[in-house]
Amino acid sequence: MNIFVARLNFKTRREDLEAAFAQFGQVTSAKIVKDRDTGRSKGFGFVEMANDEEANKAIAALNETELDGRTIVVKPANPKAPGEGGATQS
DNA sequence: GCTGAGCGC
Repeated sequence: MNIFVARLNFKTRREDLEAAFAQFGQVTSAKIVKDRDTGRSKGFGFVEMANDEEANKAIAALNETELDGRTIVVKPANPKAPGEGGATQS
């Protein structure tokens, strides 16, 4: 289950998201989206969880909650668009 | 050093 997390604090790290979602279930992967050129945080990220049911309740539990001092928005992520850099999704 | 909707190379 891929989860989209927005309005994060600019100093929030991947391990912060991973720890936040790990409280509700097993986090397969966590990632903060940073700018490709500057390398600064864009203020949003993605979290992947092993169990979908834990992911759903983690979304409901962490959505519109305070993380690192900022209210975050958590919701299901959209499928990554196929491109020259990404692997083709079956 | 900064900002604040939205979707990752």
